[in-house]
Amino acid sequence: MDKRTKLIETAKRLFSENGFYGTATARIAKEAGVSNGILFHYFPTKDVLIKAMYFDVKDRLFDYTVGQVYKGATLKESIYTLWLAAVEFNLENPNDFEFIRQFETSPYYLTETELEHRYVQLCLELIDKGIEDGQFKQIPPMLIFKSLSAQIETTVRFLKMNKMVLDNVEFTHRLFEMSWDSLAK
Amino acid sequence: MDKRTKLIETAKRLFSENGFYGTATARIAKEAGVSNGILFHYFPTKDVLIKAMYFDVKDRLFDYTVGQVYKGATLKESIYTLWLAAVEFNLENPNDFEFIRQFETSPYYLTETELEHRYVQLCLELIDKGIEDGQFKQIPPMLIFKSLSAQIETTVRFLKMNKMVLDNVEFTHRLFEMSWDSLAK
DNA sequence: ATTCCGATTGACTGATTAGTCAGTTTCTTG
DNA sequence: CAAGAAACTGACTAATCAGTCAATCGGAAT
Repeated sequence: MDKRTKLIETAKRLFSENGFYGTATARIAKEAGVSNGILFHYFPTKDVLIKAMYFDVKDRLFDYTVGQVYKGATLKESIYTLWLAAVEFNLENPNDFEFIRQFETSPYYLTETELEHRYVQLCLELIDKGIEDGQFKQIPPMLIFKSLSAQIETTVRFLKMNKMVLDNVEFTHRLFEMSWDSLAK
Repeated sequence: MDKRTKLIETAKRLFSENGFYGTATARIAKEAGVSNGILFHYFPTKDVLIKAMYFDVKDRLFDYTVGQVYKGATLKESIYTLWLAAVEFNLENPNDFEFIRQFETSPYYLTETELEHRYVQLCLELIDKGIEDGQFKQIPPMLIFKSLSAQIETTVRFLKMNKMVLDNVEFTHRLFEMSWDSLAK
């Protein structure tokens, strides 16, 4: 693993344990096994590091989830695939999950930033279609997207809190139905 | 307003703008119009201040919401009253809302702390009843509670983002139905 | 009037931290 | 190989911040 990646990974772990301000850059470098100076070679400021991490996670989430949606699936199938992939990704990458959670409630986060991302755009396209053909409730698409995202986060947090994994298909479906029912007409 | 309260109010505003670590105690005292030392007279450490603020908000939320639920209401009516009261409270007290959001994603927050609160206990009682008599889905009560809380938060954030208030009853109902449908069988 | 005690002040400190920089090593390319 | 560029080091600094403390104030009780 190159030093840049090693720094991002270490930062993600420390941030998720101690928060952005609770983690000194010197400590990130030390635990990553590199010098203090090299951190600022790759990331001129701490802010740049944090924002780079955000896009790093969102990109990988996009690649992981969207690759699983197949053409010709019904709307519910597509949403289910996205939902399940997102839950899995967050369970398998707990530091990514905690980092994003903190980032999105921090003053760093601006909605405009998020809007630009492919992941959000893809979801909004799906949702628009769902509203048009009457499968989704008559509610602003952005609210449906935010609601779905919140449900996924809640599901992941619940599973983690109870040290559960998605090995029971029947239970997994029941969890998804919660999210689906809130969107469906 | 006494100095203790003034400090809590000022801290809430600054925390919601700049986060816990982005706000110096000296700045809280200054903007509250009191001396630096008096902050540490009332709150021995910054942590104590933050936790005191958390219970302050939760207590007021409890008083505001629970007072509106009337005996003899159906389950759906009770949940609606709680939902609406919580949304209103958060819209009317934006600094409380932002503070709690940050607190609950910070390392300060432990689920056990929350569990002790009357507000949570009351909600869980209602939910238990709903599951028993088959009105709610067969899903762990804690997940239903967390899901409802997340939906309320999402609703408030959406309304704020679009500079909306709950003046349109028909639209308000449609928002509530989203939350309700995810819980109801 | 005097004593007492909590409220209040604000200058101060020790610790921590983001970011710098002068210099060294390693890689690349003609 | 030479030489320039890029990666890398770690000691250093200026600034910031949580928390301290010695001193003052003001009101209540005796």
